[in-house]
Amino acid sequence: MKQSKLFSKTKKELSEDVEAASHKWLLKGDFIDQLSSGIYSFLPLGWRVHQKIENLIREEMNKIGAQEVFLPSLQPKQLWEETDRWGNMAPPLFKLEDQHEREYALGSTHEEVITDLARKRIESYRDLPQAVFQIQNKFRNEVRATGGLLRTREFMMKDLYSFHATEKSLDNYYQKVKKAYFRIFDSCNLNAVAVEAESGSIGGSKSEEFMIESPSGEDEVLICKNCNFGANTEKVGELNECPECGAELEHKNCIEEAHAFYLGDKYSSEMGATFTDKNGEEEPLLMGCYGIGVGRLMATIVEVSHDDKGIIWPMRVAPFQVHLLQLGDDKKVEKTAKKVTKSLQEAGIEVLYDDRDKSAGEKFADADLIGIPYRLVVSEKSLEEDSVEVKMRVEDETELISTGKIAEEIENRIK
RNA sequence: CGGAGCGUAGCCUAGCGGUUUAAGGCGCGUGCUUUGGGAGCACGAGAUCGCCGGUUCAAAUCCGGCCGCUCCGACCA
Repeated sequence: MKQSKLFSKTKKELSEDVEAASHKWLLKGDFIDQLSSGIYSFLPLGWRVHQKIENLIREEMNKIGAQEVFLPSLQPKQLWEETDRWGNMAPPLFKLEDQHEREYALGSTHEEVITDLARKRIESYRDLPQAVFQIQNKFRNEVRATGGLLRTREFMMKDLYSFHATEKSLDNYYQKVKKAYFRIFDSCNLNAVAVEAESGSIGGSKSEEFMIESPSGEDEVLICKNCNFGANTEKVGELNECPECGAELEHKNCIEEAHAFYLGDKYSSEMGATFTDKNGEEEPLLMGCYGIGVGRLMATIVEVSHDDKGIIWPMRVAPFQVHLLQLGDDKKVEKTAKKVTKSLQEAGIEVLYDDRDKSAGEKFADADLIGIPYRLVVSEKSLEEDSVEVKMRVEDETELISTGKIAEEIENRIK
């Protein structure tokens, strides 16, 4: 991609109103644009990151046997009345009417829709277990949106729902999901702890929140210095030491990144989603549901991974893998920059090629801001050595790699 | 929804009753000079000062209403 043609344009100045680090950097780098309170457009750079995160999540969902679906945002009132949630959601539903004055909600979650699907096709214990997920827009009538992408009123969520014949099966799958979640956070270079939580308006018997340590987090969590134990401070009051390993506990601000619920038969009972068990008895389905906010995850990565110059994207979710800067408009430099870009692309590497007629300083500043993992520089200086200068966003040192070997070398390093 | 604050050019800000033409920076256009850490000079385009009403000889500036946005509180992925 030529940067001169990129729709996104970095900003030098930002409103003094912007406070959260992720909000600031995502706006400065022009990853996102605010349309209204809590409502954001994703621009090319931002959308590439968003899609990388989606694909990472999608991969992990596939690994645990979940099947991808896509459910409607427009959901009829009657469905929500079956579970008595039409007027009882917190935050409330966005509601609207069609031309026949029929009422709908814009889905803030999809338990009703998925349970309806399940009751239409799951009939026997032989059909179980099942797990389906989607990555789709959610609408939540939040009282107050905050911190850019950290809490919005429209956002993409990966929501997974599982159906089981037995508690054991549900528990077994729940643990699998939990492991998949930790793998997802690992791939984003985030440390997560699972803490027991209130089930809120989703309900069910038990739930856990997946918390990521970050100064701009709104939740206070007690985290063990030694093991992976975490607990919500409101939930447990004051603990003095870790109940798992006895080590010291620390208070940390965290962002709630994901939430998993043992729904049990809450929705299936209310909506008549049953199956016939081995003994020929009709039983309600046992359900679990598991959500990750994609935009919030993107913001969290930035909260945790940035410096005073900009974002530092982990390779897995970076908008491009290589940012190639061409310095000066010397013909030979330009020719080499194009050639190197092409050879990288042919090796399957995603390259943002800064071909703009801008000063070196501005290009360096933009590269730091956008935060692509590898920065390559082609200039008269580098050509004197018949080389390309290579620097990683996380490192300070640069090195020279021969122009002929650059594609192969970068390809190897990225793997 | 309670509390606080803010709306001036595409963006960031200054001005907060009276230099009459609303100021500066960024960005944008044209030309020249530059090119390893947000370059320089010159010229130029770009604003019904959020909207409506009121006070006044005079309103971006004071008052009221509305709209929008931000932050703190409660809630969430």
